[in-house]
Amino acid sequence: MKEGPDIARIASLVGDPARANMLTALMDGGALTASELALEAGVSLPTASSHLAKLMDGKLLTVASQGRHRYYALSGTEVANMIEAISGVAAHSGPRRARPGPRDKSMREARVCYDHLAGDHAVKMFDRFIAEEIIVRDDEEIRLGPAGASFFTAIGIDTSTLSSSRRPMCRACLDWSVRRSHLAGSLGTAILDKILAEKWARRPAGSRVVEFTPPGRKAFEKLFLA
Amino acid sequence: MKEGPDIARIASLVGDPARANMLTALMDGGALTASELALEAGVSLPTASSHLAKLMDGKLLTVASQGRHRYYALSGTEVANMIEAISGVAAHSGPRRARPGPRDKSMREARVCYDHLAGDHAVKMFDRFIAEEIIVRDDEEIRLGPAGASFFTAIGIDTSTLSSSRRPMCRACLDWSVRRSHLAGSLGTAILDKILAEKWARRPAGSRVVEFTPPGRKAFEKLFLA
DNA sequence: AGAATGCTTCGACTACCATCGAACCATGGA
DNA sequence: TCCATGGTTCGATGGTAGTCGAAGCATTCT
Repeated sequence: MKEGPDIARIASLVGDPARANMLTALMDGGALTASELALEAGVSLPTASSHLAKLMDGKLLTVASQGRHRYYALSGTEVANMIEAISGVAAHSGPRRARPGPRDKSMREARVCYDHLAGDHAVKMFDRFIAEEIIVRDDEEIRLGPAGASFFTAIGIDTSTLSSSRRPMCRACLDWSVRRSHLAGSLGTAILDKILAEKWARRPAGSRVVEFTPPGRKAFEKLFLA
Repeated sequence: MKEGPDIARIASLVGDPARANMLTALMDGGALTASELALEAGVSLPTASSHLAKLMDGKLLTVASQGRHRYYALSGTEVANMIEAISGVAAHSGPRRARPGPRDKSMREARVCYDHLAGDHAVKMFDRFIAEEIIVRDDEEIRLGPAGASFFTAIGIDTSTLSSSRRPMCRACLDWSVRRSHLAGSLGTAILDKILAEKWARRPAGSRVVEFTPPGRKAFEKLFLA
């Protein structure tokens, strides 16, 4: 009857379907209002409000009041990580989803994870970065490699401004579909931003899927998968 | 209202205190009987049985019947990983544990994670392995490095027998106390076994703590932290 | 065979918590 | 100042899941 951190408490927070839906809805790193989350979770506004209070109490969420709106967001990457970890075992345990529908397929190919790209494309990109020493891992720390700065400035991402932030520029994040690492951190965010800014892909509303256009995919592969 | 893997289902499995206790009790990688787990969780035998059935249903546990005993164990490292991830956010969210008691301190220093060593010592050891190229990481895959085989045979661990197993010899595992990687896989297990076989440390019953003796710590540091 | 141990199933009880409607606060605009 | 919109609080309701005692299987030991 030892006492580690109170794991049951927070697991039970994620254990309710409504709350789980809210959390996954926030996995794209965005911030949503209470009513949007209520819709997403399929419950009434009062219920949602009560759930949000509980999630706040457990420090899984942060809130930013703007006028009469209250924007809820995941409280950090740590929470996002946990959700992915849970998704991982759920995917293996689950009722063995008969055929992985088309939406599921696109999810595996490319999706948003908190604030960066995840899925098959992201993993391939990460592999290539490592191979070319654009980034290097050195224990769990991940840093820009010798070839890094020049590579990113060449494609219009200024790494010097990114590193100024308190947030780590590079982080590794585990995937639930592919069981490998991909790039998180502000650099990961910058790359996702570029992909969307160049309109290589678009994001269907209310989903984590990142949908590449055919020419967009070509451009992406040429630039990042060399 | 998209449908990823059914995360709420398995989160709620972990969300019950009794089940959470059982799972953490199994985090040392051992296999326990139903009665032992009942004791650990602080519930009666029938209740424990019902919980175990649920955990089995969710594929979080495996069972091995041996005579009239049924040994339950975590179904895999994936589950262990998830528990660690949850512990991570629980530690941050929690009721801010007044002073991290002595037991907590020893947990941070060295503990068992599923079947290998975790905590500060394990992370330091991992760092050193990487630095000396005893093992190398290459994307998420981790392998024995150029200096590896000779190093381990010198200290009496035969890597050739380990690699024969279907189970990967090297794996990286994330820590909830220190936020870094340490070594898992059959090699990690072999190292833990050696530490215990040499009596450098003992394991207080019913706890994940690994308690080094003073000379044991010296020997460990000399051998693994060079 | 008979007894003992380990575990599961059954049934009944209880407690908790998710849920919603309605009322209540707060902010912003007319 | 008054209305409209976004959110939260309150109270009542219902369902679900955890709990244990007693009885039921199974396996092993004598």
